[in-house]
Amino acid sequence: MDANVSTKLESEETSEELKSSETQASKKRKMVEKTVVRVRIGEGNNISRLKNEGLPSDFWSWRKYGQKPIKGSPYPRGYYRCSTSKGCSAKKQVERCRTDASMLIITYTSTHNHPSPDAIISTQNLSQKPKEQEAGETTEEELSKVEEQEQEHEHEHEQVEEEHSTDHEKPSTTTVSMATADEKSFHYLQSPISSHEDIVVVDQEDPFKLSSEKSHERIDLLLEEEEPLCYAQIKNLTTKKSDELDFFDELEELPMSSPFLHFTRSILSDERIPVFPS
DNA sequence: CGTCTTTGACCTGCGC
DNA sequence: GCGCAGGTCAAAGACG
Repeated sequence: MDANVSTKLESEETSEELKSSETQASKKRKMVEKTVVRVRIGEGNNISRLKNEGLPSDFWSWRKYGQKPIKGSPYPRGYYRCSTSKGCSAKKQVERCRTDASMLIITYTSTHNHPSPDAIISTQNLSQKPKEQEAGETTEEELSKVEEQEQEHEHEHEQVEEEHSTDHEKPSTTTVSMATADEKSFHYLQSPISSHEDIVVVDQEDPFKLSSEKSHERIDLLLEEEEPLCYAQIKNLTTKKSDELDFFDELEELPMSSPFLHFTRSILSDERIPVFPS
């Protein structure tokens, strides 16, 4: 019903957005590692409530350093820099979808060079759950499970993307479309930038990365290690967490520290396509 | 007083 | 080389 409409709409927007923003950006600037995240911010009431062009908060602290009108788009693009830590080169660009003002396009670039506030919270939570942490020796087995799940996600997303690519060229970066789950919920997606490196380079010495790794582990537990994730499960999860989401929706700025957060981060992890300079 | 947002100017990359 | 558009800088003001 609505979900179909929403998904279809997204498909069109996705290709359109990617054509306009990503392709143009790649033409204009040297390719850097980017992650494009789409966030549905809900109906008008949400839009009006959100600050900064509907910019959803994540647990990083962002500082706006610029805003530019984008050709072909009625909405300006905001440029944000991570202010959680001085010297952090992480940035993000936030713009509203041209065709759907309730959709935000968030492009993350560069990586955080400091621990995530959420990672700290996660670590604290983990320390309170020795049972879960005991898997703490996040093993290759665990990781491979995560990877399996991620691959499943890729399949899911590929299917969606293929629909796009029938009409348009496949973009060099991937857009995460997640607005199908719960229309009423505030669809919030978190930058997976830091966790991505966990997969590529497992650096046990880095406490931050270690924490992120444990996030995967918790996701594993959350999913009971039974089946790979699919959108149906995502829907269930988001529904199950509706209380939490409602709460989050209410507070808007509440840092996400729930398993749902880790879950979303996991989902995004496999959607992050590094774009290397040619 | 420190931090953040705003906004015009400037810089840079790319196409013609 | 020029113009266009995206991206960044930095000063000024607002806010808590």
